[in-house]
Amino acid sequence: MAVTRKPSMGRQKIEIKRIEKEDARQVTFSKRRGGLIKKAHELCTLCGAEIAIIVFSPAGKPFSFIHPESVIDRYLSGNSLQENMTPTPLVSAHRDAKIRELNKEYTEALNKLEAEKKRGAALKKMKKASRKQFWWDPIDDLGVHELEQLSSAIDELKNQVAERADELLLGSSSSMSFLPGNNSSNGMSSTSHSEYSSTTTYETKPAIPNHQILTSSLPHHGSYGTGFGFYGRNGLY
Amino acid sequence: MAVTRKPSMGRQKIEIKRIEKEDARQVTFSKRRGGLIKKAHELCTLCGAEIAIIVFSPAGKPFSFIHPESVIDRYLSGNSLQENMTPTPLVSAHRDAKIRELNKEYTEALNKLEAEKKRGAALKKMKKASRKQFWWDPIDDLGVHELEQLSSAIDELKNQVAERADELLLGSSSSMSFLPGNNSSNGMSSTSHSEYSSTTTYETKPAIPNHQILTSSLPHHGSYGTGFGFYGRNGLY
DNA sequence: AGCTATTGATAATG
DNA sequence: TCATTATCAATAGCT
Repeated sequence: MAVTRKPSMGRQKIEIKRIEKEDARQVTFSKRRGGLIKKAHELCTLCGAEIAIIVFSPAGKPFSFIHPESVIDRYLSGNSLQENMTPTPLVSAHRDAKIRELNKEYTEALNKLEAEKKRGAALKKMKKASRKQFWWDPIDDLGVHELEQLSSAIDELKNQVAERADELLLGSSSSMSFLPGNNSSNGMSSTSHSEYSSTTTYETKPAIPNHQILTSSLPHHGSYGTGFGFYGRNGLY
Repeated sequence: MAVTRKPSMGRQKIEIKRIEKEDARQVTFSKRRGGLIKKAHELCTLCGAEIAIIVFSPAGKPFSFIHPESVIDRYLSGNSLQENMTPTPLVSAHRDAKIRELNKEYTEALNKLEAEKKRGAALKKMKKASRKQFWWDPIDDLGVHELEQLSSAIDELKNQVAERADELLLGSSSSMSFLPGNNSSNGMSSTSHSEYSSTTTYETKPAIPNHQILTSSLPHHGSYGTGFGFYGRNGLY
């Protein structure tokens, strides 16, 4: 007759602590990574937010989710556009090319770094040295002063970037930098997975064994911040 | 007699489509943003992953979550550690250093700012000071057209990268430049908010009116990619 | 900002 | 890694 056994214990509450079992950790990583991306996608869709997420597995494998590609550009071309506000975006074509070039540099360097890291680079150690704090950090006193300095700093940053992407001084738009995403070096880049349905599953296709993969579990701390916030409930946020 | 009313409709299923009601969208954005960050944090903790998340509200307000500081460094210092393989662009080196430096400043200021905000301080003033412009600009309007072109560009980019990273022909990594998440570089005068329990609430405090807020809802496309994948279930991932 | 009723995400299993 | 299921966790609709 009826089975009396429970097919499974079902989900159990777990503590948010590092999962020691290597195996379980891997599984959890996969599942949750997917869930995180899904959430991100939903947030983008529902609210029109722009999101960029980079996730490195403890072994250093990168996974990313970039919503509008422009999110990245926003950073790369952190360009000008002072309070003055620039009129119209120029040709994105040129800008894109430029940025793409720039991106390439980044990418190369990054690849280098990744390779290095994978080999068990000393990078980790360096990191380790300066590790502390959690999310909301301490916070205390800095004042308008610092803020202003900051502004200057930002400006400089922008200039640097602008120098490189000299042309696009307007800001923004197009071209994503890197995001290698999963283009297994072959031509198939974003083809079938660019479409996203509300409740669909995403291609989280990973898997590509490669060279050495040193699993170095680095200690972690979090850093959480909100650049700015909302602007009242009026609609500006 | 007995009350017949339901205290609330409870959660209702929703379609993952843009929420048109400005107000509701805002609320959802806040809630989900918090949820996303929480998930990210859990993933970091549970699996030792490194995560960097940047979220721009539709109005352009940035929110970020950076797990170990290293995630960012990984990007910012993307150049150091070059091997015997590709020559590393010096420019990148300098730029990266510069950026990192700037980021630090930014971070500090940001932390400050957060603190201020929490205390409900004279936040406004600070804002004003830094209001000139922040590190990225206000969004511009990109059209679907451009977005689509962008897609193509991305594909190309990917190919280029793949070519370059020919050796690691699997995926590649990503590189972002930006992101100033707030990782306090100061000594952390922790107070009491750095602790995190599994089921706790997080301070996702935002709120900081700023300068121009050009709400340009850009159309979005999604870009999702996984650099690499797993390495079997052995623990390498 | 709080409160529920539900939906959605997932830990435990197979 | 994929599928299933029982639970736990996130959150839509209200106040």
